[in-house]
Amino acid sequence: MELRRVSEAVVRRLPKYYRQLLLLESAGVERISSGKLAQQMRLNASQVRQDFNCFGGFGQQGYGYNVRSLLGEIRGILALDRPYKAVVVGAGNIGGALANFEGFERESVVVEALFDIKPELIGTTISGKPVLHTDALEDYIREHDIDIGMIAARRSVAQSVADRMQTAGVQGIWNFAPLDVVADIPVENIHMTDSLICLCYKINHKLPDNDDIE
Amino acid sequence: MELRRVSEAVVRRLPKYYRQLLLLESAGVERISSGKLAQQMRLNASQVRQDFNCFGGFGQQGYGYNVRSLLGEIRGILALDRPYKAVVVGAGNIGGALANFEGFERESVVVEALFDIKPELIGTTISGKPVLHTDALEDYIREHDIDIGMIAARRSVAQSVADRMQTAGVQGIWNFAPLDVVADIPVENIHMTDSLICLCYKINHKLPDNDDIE
DNA sequence: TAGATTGTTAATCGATTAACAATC
DNA sequence: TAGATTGTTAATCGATTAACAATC
Repeated sequence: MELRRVSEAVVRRLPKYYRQLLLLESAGVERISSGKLAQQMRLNASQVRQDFNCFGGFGQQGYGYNVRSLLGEIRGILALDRPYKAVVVGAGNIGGALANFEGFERESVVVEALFDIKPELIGTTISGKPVLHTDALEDYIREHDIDIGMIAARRSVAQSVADRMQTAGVQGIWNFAPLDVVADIPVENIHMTDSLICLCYKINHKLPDNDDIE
Repeated sequence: MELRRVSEAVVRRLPKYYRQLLLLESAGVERISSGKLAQQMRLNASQVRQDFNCFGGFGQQGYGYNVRSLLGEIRGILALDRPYKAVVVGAGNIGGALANFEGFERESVVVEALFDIKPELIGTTISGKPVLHTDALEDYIREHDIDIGMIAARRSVAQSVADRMQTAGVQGIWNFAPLDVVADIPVENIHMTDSLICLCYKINHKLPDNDDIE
């Protein structure tokens, strides 16, 4: 059970293992082998075992992995066994979608409030969450021990919002503005448009379809 | 000018080059070297040249790359020099955000209509786009020559929506439902929750910060 | 026990980076 | 021309896959 360095590629696969194990558990599956799991996820069995062994030996020779206990281990590794409080800056379309994005509850991330500067929005609620003036951002983060700052604001203000969030003490930033914000805390920049652009590329550069290899 | 296979990693970088070149052009920059561009994008100069040379020799020894012409080349490679018509299935929060997602216009992707099954939504408009009953999906796609199908529907119906879109003739699918839909046409599955989960992981597994290497 | 499957080392593969002749 | 920078080949690095002894 020697722990090795966890590469970004491994980290990116962890949520996918988590999702698949959730499905297996709710389907009542008790145990699974690396081979079966790999098949279901279109991965390689060695890769699955390598990935898990970054964190410890969760399996048993001749048996495989117990779904429930593996799920628990991965939930712990992903730190989804504790709650997170979040705020959203930018109460437009994306901010509104974030405010009640389904799946947040399950992952224990709860949006507590939204922030905007438009007078007509302030004082309203979105999905039951209050919309406050962005001037109150730092105070709110400090007073409510906010863990995660979500940015759904315009590109031009995104970096300064990130700076303010970090200063006020959030532990991570989830950014949807179309530029990479930088911070000394963990940041996930989501570039939805990049994915759409890749789709356009693929539409116009069709490759021989090797999806149906069995 | 020998063309090599274009890996997925290269395709994923193309939108980032495109964005950076847009910035440079609007800043009035006329030419750029692979070294400068790499520095700005936190890439390696060799990588930049390798990437571009997947598609042809766009540079000039001793000079570098002309920003405007390189931008044009990449726009062409990404096939952003033609319009795309799109529909959105699911007129909830995410669907609403997609209906007027900023950046679509610039990338020439225009949402023409949304589809839902909720009676109270049908006949309304969202961001000026009509909301129609999902029963009319196939006919609409055929009659309006829709290129891209966007899925912002519940997980349980996402795959069948994808099947119907494909049958009706869309060329690509942009899926936001929390499962991978499969099709014989290009598909981009966006798992926003996966990114949030990775953020939780990183918050709880802080690594020595090597962001400030200069 | 025999069969199955892990954990882990070794081999392979592909992507990134370095080097440098070509050339503007 | 001299300096700069590309295009491209070679070297390195890291991730994926294969192999197999350990062991349940």
